Amino acid sequence: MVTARSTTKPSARERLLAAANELFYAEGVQSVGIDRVIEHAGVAKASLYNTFGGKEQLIRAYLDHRHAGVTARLVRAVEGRATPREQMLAVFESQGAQFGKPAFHGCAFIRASAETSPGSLVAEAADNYRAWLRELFARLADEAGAADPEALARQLQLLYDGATVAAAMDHDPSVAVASRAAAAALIAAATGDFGWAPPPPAPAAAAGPGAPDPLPATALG
Amino acid sequence: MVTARSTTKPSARERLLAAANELFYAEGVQSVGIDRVIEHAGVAKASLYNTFGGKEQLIRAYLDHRHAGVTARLVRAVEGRATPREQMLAVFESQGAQFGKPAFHGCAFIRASAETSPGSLVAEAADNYRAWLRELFARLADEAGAADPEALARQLQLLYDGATVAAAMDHDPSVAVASRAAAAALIAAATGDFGWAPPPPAPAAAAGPGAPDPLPATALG
DNA sequence: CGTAATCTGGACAGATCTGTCTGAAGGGGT
DNA sequence: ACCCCTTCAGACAGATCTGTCCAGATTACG
Repeated sequence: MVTARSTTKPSARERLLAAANELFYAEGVQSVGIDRVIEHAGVAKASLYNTFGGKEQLIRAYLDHRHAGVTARLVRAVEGRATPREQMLAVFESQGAQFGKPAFHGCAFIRASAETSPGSLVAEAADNYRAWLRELFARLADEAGAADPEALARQLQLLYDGATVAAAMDHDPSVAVASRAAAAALIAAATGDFGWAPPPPAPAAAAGPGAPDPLPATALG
Repeated sequence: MVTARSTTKPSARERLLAAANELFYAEGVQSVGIDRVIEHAGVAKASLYNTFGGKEQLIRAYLDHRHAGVTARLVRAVEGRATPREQMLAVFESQGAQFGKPAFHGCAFIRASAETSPGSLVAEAADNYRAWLRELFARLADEAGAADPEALARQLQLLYDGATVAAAMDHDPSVAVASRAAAAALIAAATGDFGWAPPPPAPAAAAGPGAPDPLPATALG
């Protein structure tokens, strides 16, 4: 009822969402006008207002669509790893793989939030996205045996946010290696799987026979 | 010839810069129109165009003004500490102290860049700012004896960027404690220096009447 | 085939924004 | 007093944007 058959021409709603995804993400939700969206989608203006109700709702639908896409990609990346620690790193690797793509323009939620006033539908969508990612990090941090899973989750989200911002603003995909290395160091510090003890000047060798595998913090490049 | 005495009435240029700083930072450089800026500054529209040439140049001047302010604040914070490690942490503490202020709305350069197309004067100002901060981190990392100062500097900048984004989007000043702790862990991992005392004074009092944690009604818990 | 829903193309209104221009007021230096 | 420069107040043009509306074309489906 809400979607058309895949064999026929995509419905006006789907074409509008696809056009909004391209234009809003590439140029910003405020800079792109309604006329350009409907022209790029090949639909009439009335279809947009009949389907979504207005520009703000279209932006919200665009962000929700992106939320679903990122969620699916990260879930897929996490499912491919065995241990919670590797799953956390897989999140950063999946993120880092986006940096090199030509269509990468940073985090859609950060960008859209910077363009709109707080309390809008945009902020709501951004809150949903951020809460989902934080809960993913918190669950993995808990499974990894972190002393304070919430604290580690928050630290990892700081890194995640900073990585998108830096990669977009500096046009530098190599941010991925820095963020992954930093994530590995933070995970190590929070789970104590290699030498992290405040007072003693213990050297690096803390990985005993029963300890989890020590990993090179400089993998991925 | 370009500035007036501080005892007399501020010049049109200064009043315009002050108004731009308030309005652009609080509501975004695109959302705020020229008319609101000149009304808030109490100057004529012709004065704006005679002084700056156009809106884009005013935005650029606003960002340069902010760049100078942040630079001065961070330099002051760094000068108050003795060791390079403490100086790096002082950067995060100075940043974290901003999170609780009611006028805090995230990083002006990130916000402005999200609102404008790349290659503009805004991107230029943002590049200058980011390069300055990165060199500060790199210098301190080198003095701290990091094995790879550039790598540590980049990691710290990721944290710095992520902290502003998270503090602004989540309306949560307690991000400051997470970013400082993460910075300390990254510094320790990169320098092998785990020098620690009891937890130093908290950078920001998280007590804010209007900043509760948002409780997002997210699916997929 | 016929009906009902959907989509289309475009005109239109109302608002807003940037930038220009005019004409006058004010203030400091010589 | 005179001159020069800055500033003020606001009208105005030109463009753009959101949202509404309408009559005709198209499509789905019984």
